[in-house]
Formats: sequence, structure tokens, C-alpha cells
Amino acid sequence: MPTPKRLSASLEDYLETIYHIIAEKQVARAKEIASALKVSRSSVTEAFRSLAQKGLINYAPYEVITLTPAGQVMAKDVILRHKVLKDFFIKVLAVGEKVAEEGACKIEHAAPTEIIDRLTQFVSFIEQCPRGGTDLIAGFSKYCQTGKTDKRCKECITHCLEK
Amino acid sequence: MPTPKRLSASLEDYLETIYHIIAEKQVARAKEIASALKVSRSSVTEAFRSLAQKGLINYAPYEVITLTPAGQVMAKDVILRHKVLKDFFIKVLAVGEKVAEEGACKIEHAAPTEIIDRLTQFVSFIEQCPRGGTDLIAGFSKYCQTGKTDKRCKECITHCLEK
DNA sequence: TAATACTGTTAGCCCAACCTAAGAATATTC
DNA sequence: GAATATTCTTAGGTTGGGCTAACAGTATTA
Repeated sequence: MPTPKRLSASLEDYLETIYHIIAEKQVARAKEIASALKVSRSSVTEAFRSLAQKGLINYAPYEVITLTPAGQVMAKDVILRHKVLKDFFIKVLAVGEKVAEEGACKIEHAAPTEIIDRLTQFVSFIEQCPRGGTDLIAGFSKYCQTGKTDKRCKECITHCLEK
Repeated sequence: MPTPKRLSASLEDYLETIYHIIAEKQVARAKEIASALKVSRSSVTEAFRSLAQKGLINYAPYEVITLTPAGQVMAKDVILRHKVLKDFFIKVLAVGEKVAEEGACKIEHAAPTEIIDRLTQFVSFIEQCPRGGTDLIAGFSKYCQTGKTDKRCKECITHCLEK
């Protein structure tokens, strides 16, 4: 049972940010979290209290904060959801990096686990299946522009058989 | 420019519900909205005030409420987002009706317009393209269970060419 | 039409998440 | 090591969304 009950979107964002900052700079400071999330330092303090009280971070006033094991699990879960969504947006829907990132940031908090799981499978399926793969995605991009598939698709299939 | 700035998730839910109830029963009562959204009647009153103040519903105490033209546009937009997501979940990811519905309910408020648009195109693409279609989805379902594609996919391609 | 039942509104409260301003702790530098 | 700068916390306020309980309209029906 990897994923118990979810936090609020806001707390998930804090956790995610804390994880990333620790990964990058060893230690997370309130100041940096505040600027990453574009909130005030006092909001960060409050979030710390809340996360500490939920057993997700180790926190004492004026001290360096760290993630508890539970906090790490939780943070990784959020980050995974983010990654799966972003991957799907970029690899399958072929949207731009920026929109993919923004979309993932928002949807990660709302998407049920079942859907994230399916999406994971779908992306790897589409990449592996000879009928999926780059061509399918390229075909999709064309389709987005022209609204049509017909001609291209015949080419696609013969092209597929050559593999 | 169909979609201006978004409402809060909560207000979008109210608008969506109001639209559906009016469509079904001609007129929306606070009581019914309350039970549909599982909130108290007083919360509905507050939401009415808020929506009215934003020019999305016509509201006067103790009177029947209706959607303004702007409210209709907004409601339809939310409902479209919901539908697109649910369709994708069911038709492409092949998740169950219930999870699809719940997922759509949550994600509809968070998903950027660009992603909704792409998803719309993707679903119709996958349904139209001979390399996509039912077989691809069926292949995906199998893949979900077995984790493999290989053998099945070869069959798929020849099957495709017969069309 | 008067009594009752139902529905909607108001008042007053809670909580999460944000804010600013001011004060406390820690770090830095002279 | 004292003064200054930086960072963190506290205090107190706001907003949005929810609640219950009490009250006010509207409807029903005897």
C-alpha cells in the first residue's frame, strides 16, 4: 500500500519542493522554499508546523528541516505523479514543455492513483508497441495540424511492417 | 476567446450542477444543489451570492435562479472539460466508469485548456486512425494485464492491413 | 384562512492558507 | 565580542469555503 490518504494541494507542493531542494543542496531553508513557491516566509513556517505535526518532516524552530521516512514516501509519490503526467503530456499529447510542466503541477494533486497508474502503463505501451511508438505520435501531431489521418496512416502501416 | 479566467473549483462545481439540474428539471432549487454537492443549504446560498456577484447567475433571495449568458458559457466549458477527461479515461485508458467520473470531477478544475484541447484531438485521433482504434485500445488492456505486447501486436498489424 | 411543513437566509463560528509587520534567533563581519 | 545583517517566527488580519442553529419566507392542506 504505497499511497495512503492525500495531503492538500498546498502541502503536497511544500513537500515536493522540500524534497527537490534537499536533493539539490543537501539542506532546505525556509527562504528558498518561500521563493520557489512564491509565498512569504511566514507561510512556510506554518506549513512546516503542519507537516511536522503530520509526521512528514522533522522540524524544530530555527533548525534545519529534514524529511521523515513517511515524508519521503509521500514526496516521492507526488513527484512520481508529476513526472507521469508531464511525460504523458510531452510524449503523447506533444504539448510544449512549459504547458506540460504547468499542467502537471496542477493536475498532480487531483489525479486519482488509478488514473496515474493507467497513464504510466499507457505511455510505456505506446512507446513499446510497434503500432504505437514515434510514428503514432508523429501521426498525431500531423492530425492536430491538419485534422486528417488517411493518407499518412497507410504509409504508417507499411512502414510498421518493415520493422 | 471562449474561456476567460477560471473560477475556483468549488464555484465551478456549483455552476456545473446548476446547469445540469436546470437542463433536467427546468429550474434549480438550493435544496437539490445542496444534496448533489453534499453541502449544506446555507453554503449554497453563499455560493449563489458569489456567482451572482460575478454575473454568472441571476439571483434574488427566495427566487428561482437562472444562468446568465456568461454563466452558461462558463458552465458549458466546465462540462466540456469534464466530458473530455472522462471520455479519455474510459475510451483510451479503459478505466472503470466510476473512477473515470471521479477523476474527471477533480481534474476538470485543474487541467489547462491547452491540455484539454489536445486530449480532445487525441481521443478522436485514436478512434479514427486505423493504427489506433479499438484494436489499439484492446491491445492496451491486454498490456495492462500481462505487461507485454509482442505477439499480439504482430497480429494487430496484419489485421490492420485487411481493412 | 390559519396551522403546519418545507425551503431559503442569516448569524455566528471553524479551518486552511495566505499576508504584513514586528520581534527573536542566528550568522557575519569589523 | 559587539554591531549589523540575515533568516525565522510570532502576532494578528484577510479570504474562501464550509458548518449549525435559529429565523423568515413560501407552500400546502386541513
